[in-house]
Amino acid sequence: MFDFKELEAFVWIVRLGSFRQAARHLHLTQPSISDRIARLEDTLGEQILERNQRPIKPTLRGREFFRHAEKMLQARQKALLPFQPESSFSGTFHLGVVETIVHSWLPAFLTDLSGRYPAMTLELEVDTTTRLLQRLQSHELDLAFVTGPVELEDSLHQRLCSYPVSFITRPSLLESVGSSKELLERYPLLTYPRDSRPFLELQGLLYGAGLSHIKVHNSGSLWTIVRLAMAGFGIGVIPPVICAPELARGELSLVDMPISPPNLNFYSLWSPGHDSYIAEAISAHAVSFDKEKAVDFYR
DNA sequence: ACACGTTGAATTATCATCGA
DNA sequence: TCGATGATAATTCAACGTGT
Repeated sequence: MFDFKELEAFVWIVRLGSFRQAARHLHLTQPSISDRIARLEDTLGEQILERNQRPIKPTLRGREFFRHAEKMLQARQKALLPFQPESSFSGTFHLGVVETIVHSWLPAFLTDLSGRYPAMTLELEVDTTTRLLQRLQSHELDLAFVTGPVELEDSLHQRLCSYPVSFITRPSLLESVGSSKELLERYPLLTYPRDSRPFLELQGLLYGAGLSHIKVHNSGSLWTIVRLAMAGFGIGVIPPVICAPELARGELSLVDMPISPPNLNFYSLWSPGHDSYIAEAISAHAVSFDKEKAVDFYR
């Protein structure tokens, strides 16, 4: 009879499309994965994986078996859960986060998290929503905090928080011109990358207000935008929450403009599966975590 | 308690195959 | 030809059972 290790190898080969990737994911070597599959196929009496194509796909009956294998692994996880206290989780957790969250409540949240999971090792990845979603889909991330709304096949999500986006500039820049309209005409806008939702929304607003000639610079680094705005290079179009200390100290100030970008909504996203219980638990913690207090704490 | 043999699951090294 | 892939053989190692 097959065992759970063989099922796990099979499920990950089907998900990742390769023996080697499954081995990497399970922290094993490729021959050990081959061996597990050989034993499983020996028990079943037939091949359940098509080796002659890339990515590797299950056979017709392999597909049927995959559904059962996932259910069996889920059932095992469910059965073991009452005997595994949350704090005992000792693996590496891959968390993807967009920069806005890094500069707002993430430090406080991670402090809280390391108290809940003292044995857990965190692998943090900071990137754009687009790239984090790709990494989540290829199972390189366990959980991602991204900008929404989110549409990703075979994934679950929970709403985390919402932040307004404002125009932010060096105070002396505003004093040097007569009005915010003039400021807009004379200085470029600095905002999120070109493939991001906030940029596309801003572009739409500018177009709608007859301001499509305004120069917009993009940066994948929000902190770069803050530094450039502080230097007087241009006007940042970012959530004020990420530069609250600079605003409080008067190094930056908010400017009223004829257009107002919509709020940015953030979501927690993961792929459901037999081993996603920690991702679900961490997502739930993130949802209930007092983010407002966390932001204040780091001010 | 210790030595020894067995077993299972992992590793490394290597090979054959395939596609760019 | 070369790099990536899966399969295979040889080897290692830890866990376990058994006999003294």
